[in-house]
Amino acid sequence: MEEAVASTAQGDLADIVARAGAMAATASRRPPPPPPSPAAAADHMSSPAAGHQIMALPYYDEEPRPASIIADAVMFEAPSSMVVDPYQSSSSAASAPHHGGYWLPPPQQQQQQLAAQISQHAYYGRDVAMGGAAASDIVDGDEAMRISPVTVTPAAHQIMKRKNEVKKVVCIPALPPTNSRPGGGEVIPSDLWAWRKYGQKPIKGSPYPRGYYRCSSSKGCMARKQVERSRSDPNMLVITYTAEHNHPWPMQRNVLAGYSRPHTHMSTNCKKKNICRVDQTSSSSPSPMNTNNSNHNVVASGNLECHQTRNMVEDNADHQYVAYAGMGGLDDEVGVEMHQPISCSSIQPADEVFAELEELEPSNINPAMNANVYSRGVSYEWHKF
DNA sequence: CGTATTTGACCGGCGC
DNA sequence: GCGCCGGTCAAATACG
Repeated sequence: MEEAVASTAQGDLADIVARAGAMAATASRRPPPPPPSPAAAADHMSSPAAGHQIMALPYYDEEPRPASIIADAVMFEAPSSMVVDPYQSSSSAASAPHHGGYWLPPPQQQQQQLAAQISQHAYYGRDVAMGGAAASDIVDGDEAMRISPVTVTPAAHQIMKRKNEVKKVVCIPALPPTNSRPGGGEVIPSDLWAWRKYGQKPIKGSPYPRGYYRCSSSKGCMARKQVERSRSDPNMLVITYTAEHNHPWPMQRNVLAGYSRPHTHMSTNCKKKNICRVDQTSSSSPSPMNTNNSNHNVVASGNLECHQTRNMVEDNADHQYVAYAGMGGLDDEVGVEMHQPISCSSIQPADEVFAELEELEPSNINPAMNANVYSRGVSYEWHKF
């Protein structure tokens, strides 16, 4: 009983995000993707408390988006004084650099458009509201998801006071929780920044621990992220980004970024077969269009692979997209690689994926797509060893 | 040997 | 002031 109360009070953020993410993910899997109008999206978030209303992302481009580039990610951003839409392609929010944070310079309008495509089901809000809203505030159906300041719980209020900093919450599908991983470590999709885990704590009311990561690319970088599995939906991974990267893309790739080393059986596989790499080194430059870099570092983490696999969706064309949406600080890295079709109607075993990847050569990637493929400094490359 | 993870200890904010 | 809790530190450990 007491546990349940605590759970409701403190797990709200993760749960809310996870639930919203589950809704978005569910919606995104429905073919065709019903383009939720801003109003429709707002239906999930309306609130009498306009000041704390979670805003739904509108569509930023008028072109129909292929269902394939919908990442199962739901994002919330938390600055009470700065609600910025990093996906917005034409607004001042996108063009204006974030204060204190590293923001990729143009040309990235197309990247942002691409990101907007991926963020089709993304929502924005404030961590304040997120933290304050009980899980029951989010309801399914036509009922609006109301986040009212009146409903802010003491626990959330505590968080509000304690952390008056920008937070961004991302909810992504995750592999089912497993006990096979020591320490309850999560398989976290790489978000292309180099993260180093510095702590893990059990969270009261949640059966799943919360992992604490800091940016390992730059010593002075204050970027942090917390990763925890939603207790209400264990299939959803809630990643909370705190602070901002004060540097360009990592100069040195964190090979193990995003997952725990004990899980390196995947990386071992990667060494034997083709590897999908998310090349941070190549994107260390603010220019995301570096596609011919020769600096190839392996990053093919199993988690990344799995995440990508989950996001593989066939579009109407003869291609598939591997879409991945991640974030670092305020920069929402979104990488989408278009490659030759891979039969993937469901999650594949790692070996199968790699076996199929073996068929891929970098030359097979349509160079014309590179402009969009290597979006926001994220480059996916296939390399054979 | 260098680097990353694990994990218990520690610290600070907050409520009571 | 005390206890709870979340976040961080740092030594120990593991891995390549």
